Amino acid sequence: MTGDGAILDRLHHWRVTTPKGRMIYDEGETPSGFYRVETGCVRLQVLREDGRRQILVFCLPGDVFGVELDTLRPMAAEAAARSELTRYPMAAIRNAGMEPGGVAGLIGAASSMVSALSTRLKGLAHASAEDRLMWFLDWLARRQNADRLGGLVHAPMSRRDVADFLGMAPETLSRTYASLERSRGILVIDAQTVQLRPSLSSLKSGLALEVGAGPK
Amino acid sequence: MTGDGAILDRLHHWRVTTPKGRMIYDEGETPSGFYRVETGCVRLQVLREDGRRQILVFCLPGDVFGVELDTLRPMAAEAAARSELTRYPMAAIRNAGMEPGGVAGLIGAASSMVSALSTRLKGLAHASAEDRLMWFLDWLARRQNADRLGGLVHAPMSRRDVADFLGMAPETLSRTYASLERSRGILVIDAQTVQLRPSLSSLKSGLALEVGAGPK
DNA sequence: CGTGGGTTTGACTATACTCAACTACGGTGG
DNA sequence: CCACCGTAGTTGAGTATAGTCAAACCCACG
Repeated sequence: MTGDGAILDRLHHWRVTTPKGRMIYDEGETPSGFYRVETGCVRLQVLREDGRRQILVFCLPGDVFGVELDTLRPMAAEAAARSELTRYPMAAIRNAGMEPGGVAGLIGAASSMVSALSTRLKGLAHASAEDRLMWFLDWLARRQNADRLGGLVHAPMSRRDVADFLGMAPETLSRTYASLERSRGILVIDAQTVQLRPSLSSLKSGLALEVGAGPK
Repeated sequence: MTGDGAILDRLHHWRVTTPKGRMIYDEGETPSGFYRVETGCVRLQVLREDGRRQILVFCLPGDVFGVELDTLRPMAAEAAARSELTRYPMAAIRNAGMEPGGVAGLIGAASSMVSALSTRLKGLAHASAEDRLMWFLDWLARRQNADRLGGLVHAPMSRRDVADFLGMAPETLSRTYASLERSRGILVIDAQTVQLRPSLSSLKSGLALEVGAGPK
């Protein structure tokens, strides 16, 4: 999902800024452009028939989303926090094809979305609430180079968003944070911030092992 | 995920046949080609750390899979039944870019995989076992034009596969079939075959409504 | 200073998982 | 041709995890 800088710079593009909560495009629309996140956080989501929301992917700075051709938007995009984006008109794709490397770059962007969704599905299905949350925190920590920040991780999105991302009720998420605090020594600073173990590396390997051991 | 016939025919390609259970490529490999299903069924899956398997997508005749560039294989591909495939070397993608329409076709293939995965995540998370199974049967019925066959649906894959696809234990799947038989009048012929309600259209609208009503 | 969304806590419940035993089928070899 | 084995699927009993409903809380915002 992370963008290929080289090709994108040569395409026609411009900056947009969206406040928290603004919809960027809706599920089912005809795509007219794609985006790159510069600052903030965007959530890609679908609305379930029972009215609940499932967040499929969080896009952080550097991520490219919305590269879709010959399909209606399979999911909606909304700003999960105040964000700055770069917008590229979809027509740019057709021109990009003519340049050497252009195809690779854009198919690459589309493929890495596939990759992100696969990882997602892997983490979501058949895993305990605790495992899912650990997995999310680990993902966030890597993206923010939390090692350098002494293991301090700040989530740019609300807890409700995280709950909808992990496919659990907000109440469960809350309880799970509390449980992690006890069982793993993770410190919850506030609703959006946690302090991971002193050495994140121990968390990483710890994660792989513990998850490997499975529930109970 | 369904392929764009026009462009594919002009690419270099050949036929392969795989027996049931054969691995086509593995998670983490470097992609060297992509495929189109002609007959049979292919499952795209990941192996979870606890040893369990999560099937992300079933590919049926007409579906294109494995269009991935600049990423390692995010999921493995295995034949869920004896299948015939057409294989295209990945190098074909770079050449295709030069042709008008080539880019669009291939990004299209990648996008529709995104689309498929989105639908998947939507159906998987936060839904009762019964809803998930209904959703699966509905998907299968559409793909097979079950209306014309009097609502007879045959699953080309094993029940274990279906369970891993829907993210539930095989025992639960079995019980859920039994429960559908009672509550929805669906007739289970054998482990791989079901007879849907006389008029499938009633099933379709029924599905939307009942799922909309939600659990309890 | 009041209002309201987001978050937390508590009590109860239900859904689906686990373990375990049993059955049915298909292939294999004697 | 029949006995055997192994895989796939079913059924049963008990349990645990996460969902629901309800209420209190707290902070940001107007």
